[in-house]
Amino acid sequence: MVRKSISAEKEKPVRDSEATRARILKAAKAEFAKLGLAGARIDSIAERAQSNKRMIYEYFDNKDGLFQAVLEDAYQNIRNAERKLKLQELEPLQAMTRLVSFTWDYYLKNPHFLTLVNSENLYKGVHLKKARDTMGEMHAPMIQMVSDILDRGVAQGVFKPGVDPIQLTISIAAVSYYYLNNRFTGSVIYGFDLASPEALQARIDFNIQSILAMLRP
Amino acid sequence: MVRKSISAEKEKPVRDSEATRARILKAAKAEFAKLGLAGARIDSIAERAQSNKRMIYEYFDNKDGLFQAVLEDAYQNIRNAERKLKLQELEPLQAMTRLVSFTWDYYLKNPHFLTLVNSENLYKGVHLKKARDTMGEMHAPMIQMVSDILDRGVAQGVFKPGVDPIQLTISIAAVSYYYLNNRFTGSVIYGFDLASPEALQARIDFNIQSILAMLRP
Amino acid sequence: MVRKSISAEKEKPVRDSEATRARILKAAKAEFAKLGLAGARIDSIAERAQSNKRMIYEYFDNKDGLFQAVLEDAYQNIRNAERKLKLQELEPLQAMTRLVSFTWDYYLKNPHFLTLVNSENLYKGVHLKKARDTMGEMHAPMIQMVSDILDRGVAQGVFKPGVDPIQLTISIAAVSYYYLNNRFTGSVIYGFDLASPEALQARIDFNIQSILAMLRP
Amino acid sequence: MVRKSISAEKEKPVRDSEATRARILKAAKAEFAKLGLAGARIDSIAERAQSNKRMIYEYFDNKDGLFQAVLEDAYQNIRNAERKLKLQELEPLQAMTRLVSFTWDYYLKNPHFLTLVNSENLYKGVHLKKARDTMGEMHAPMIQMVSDILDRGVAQGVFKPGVDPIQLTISIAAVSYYYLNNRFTGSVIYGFDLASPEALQARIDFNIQSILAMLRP
DNA sequence: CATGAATGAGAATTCATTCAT
DNA sequence: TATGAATGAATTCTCATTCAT
Repeated sequence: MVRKSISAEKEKPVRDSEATRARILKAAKAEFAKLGLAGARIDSIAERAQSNKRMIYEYFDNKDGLFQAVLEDAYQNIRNAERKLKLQELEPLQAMTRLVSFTWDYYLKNPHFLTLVNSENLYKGVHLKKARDTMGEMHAPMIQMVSDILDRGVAQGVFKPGVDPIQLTISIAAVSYYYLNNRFTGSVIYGFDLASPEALQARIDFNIQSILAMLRP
Repeated sequence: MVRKSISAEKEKPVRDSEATRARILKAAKAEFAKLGLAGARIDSIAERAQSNKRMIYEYFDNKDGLFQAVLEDAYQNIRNAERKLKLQELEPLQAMTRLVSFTWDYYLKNPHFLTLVNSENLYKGVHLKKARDTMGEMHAPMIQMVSDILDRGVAQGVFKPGVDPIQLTISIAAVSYYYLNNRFTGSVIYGFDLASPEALQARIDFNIQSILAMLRP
Repeated sequence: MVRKSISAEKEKPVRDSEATRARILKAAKAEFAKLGLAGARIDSIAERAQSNKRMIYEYFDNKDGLFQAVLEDAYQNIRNAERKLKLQELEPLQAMTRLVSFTWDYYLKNPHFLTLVNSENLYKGVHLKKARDTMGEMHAPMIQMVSDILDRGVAQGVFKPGVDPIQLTISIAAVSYYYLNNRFTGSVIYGFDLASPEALQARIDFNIQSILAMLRP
Repeated sequence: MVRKSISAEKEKPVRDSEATRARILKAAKAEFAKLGLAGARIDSIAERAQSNKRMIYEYFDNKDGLFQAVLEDAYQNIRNAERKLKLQELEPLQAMTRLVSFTWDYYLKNPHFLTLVNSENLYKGVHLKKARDTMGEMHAPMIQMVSDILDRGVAQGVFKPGVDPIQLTISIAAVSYYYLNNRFTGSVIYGFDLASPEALQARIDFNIQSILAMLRP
């Protein structure tokens, strides 16, 4: 593999279209996550990316195209992370616990994902619909994983039968997503800091208990 | 009751500051809900309100002030609706079911509430924090209601003890909010229309079962 | 009639939408005439008009809308001028001479008209087509005027019969338009200054002789 | 004749500076003719030429240099075509008819010439003035040709004496140029399609008659 | 000779906000 | 109170031109 630059790693490489594109994408993800699609500024993204506006239009056509690329990338990242979970190697109860924890941790460490998804839903999913055509399947793997765990758990008698894997998957996401996404309004409404370490620990514990309770035979 | 206008030709009253303010607020709610804070346009709001920009600045100072007012109004509305539930008059199981149903129905019929809350969280809750000072308590009533139901349920042996009413309240909101808010990306990812009547019915049924399962002794 | 401003005539009036629109239109006509549609600058037009860009978009929507308005105005001006000619009151030979002279003089004193028409033809007439719907008839009066003169001249035996009034009208415009419009390249190609007073006089004389020669019985 | 490329796969030769220059010039002529100098895009020209922007700057320095080269080429082409007419071998009346027809046909088949000339006049002939120094004489041949025809016609008694050959040459161009160049606005104004085969035929007939009428003794 | 990457100035258009009536 | 006019700062997007390979 060829080294692009002799000097320090973080330095801006020159004349490297792949690297430039990647820097723009990263910068855009941060900007869109922070300010939404309408609030994000092309100028600001170019600056964050240590590039310039013209390159953004070269690689992504326009603001919507850039947002779509960011969204695609975000979904691919979470799917890749999910794939690495290897839940089929765990016992059903452990696997389910692992999945709830993973979801929580992912949202906690990648808060941009939440706001990007919100933005996209504000726009009624138009960008993701376009991306779907170029991305192929998005839904199958996760649902299949959950379905398998449920089946094994039912067979072992540790889960009750008849639970819909899609509904369960949605709820697993819901209990983490809602809490973390709305932590600011939540802190005002409920009167305590939802983002404190203690509060976070309490929530993940509660979520695991909740999901397992839903499955208790 | 005082007639606002002698000529009944137009709904829009002339020189009625209260009515003008109300029309602006309603228009702004629709605009902010549809496009977010950054995406909303003052011009568009003035037009929707059959008023003009100057009035918006007269009554709300600036765009952020208007957003804050909209948010305040939205929270007051949901609180008012909650207050009318009279859950204390129902048996614990029925009360809890009623609460889950109410939450679902409210979000379903007032989708603007979801996007407004999202927008506000994108901005880290700054507007709501300011509003809190002028609005007084926001959190207590709902939590108290849930806490009472839990206590009665535990006393009757129908709910397990030790469930945190705040965590439960959050989860009740979460399972409805997440599904409805993300119905567009969800439809792409899960491969079916999350907003179809059948899908909606299936989801509310699942949510009621889930919450009750969390409380089963 | 109300005076818009007490002070000097050329001063920029305040808060007078008609006047602002008119100033913009005038400025745009000069800019488009000098640089064409693509070469014209909105910034420059706003400055010339002593207004600002926003007003241009308020009154004319966009650059094309502004160009269309300018074109409409230019055609209306020349039509108005034509209408004042009262050729029907002159003898056929005099009327025809008058018409050729008028055309020449109008082009000479309103060179912007030539370049605007050129620009519009570069764009295949799209703006004028749109304007036609809002402007109504454009062609009839001039042709009718020429046709009447021809008829009277034929009746009097001073013009030969069978001359097509439309073709003649076009040629009357052509011999002046081409010379004046292409006076810059012409000066290079033919090796003398086509815009000198003597050259101009020679050309209008030639044109009158030419048109009359076409009609000689 | 030397083979430019061994592999006949693509028309575009590799590493052939003459051919590249020619392709750029051709592409630029089309682009400038369609959009004018200000409206033309360097990017678009490079693409049309199957070359790249760098080459344009290599061969023509900048946009104006390219425009100048295009203009030079266009004038050289029409001069070459004129030279092939051999009007001196024809009788005066036939020679004159031939010249009017040629002018019409050339404009009809090379409409880019009209728009290029217009563009250049919009810019007051600056490019052509520069080109003149490098091109030498441009005007003489055509005028001389017309002058000769006139002289012979006068001698034979078929043309009236005293007609200025330059004015006549200009009018011969004018009656064709104006009609064809302004066919789009003309179609709107006169209410019929000036570019239909019948209309074109009617016009060239009229033009021949007109020019001959001007010369009738 | 050839090419893709990069850039900075600029161009059209938009927007929140203020002013004058 | 109400309204249309006006403004200047952004904002998205474009373009001619240059650089590095």
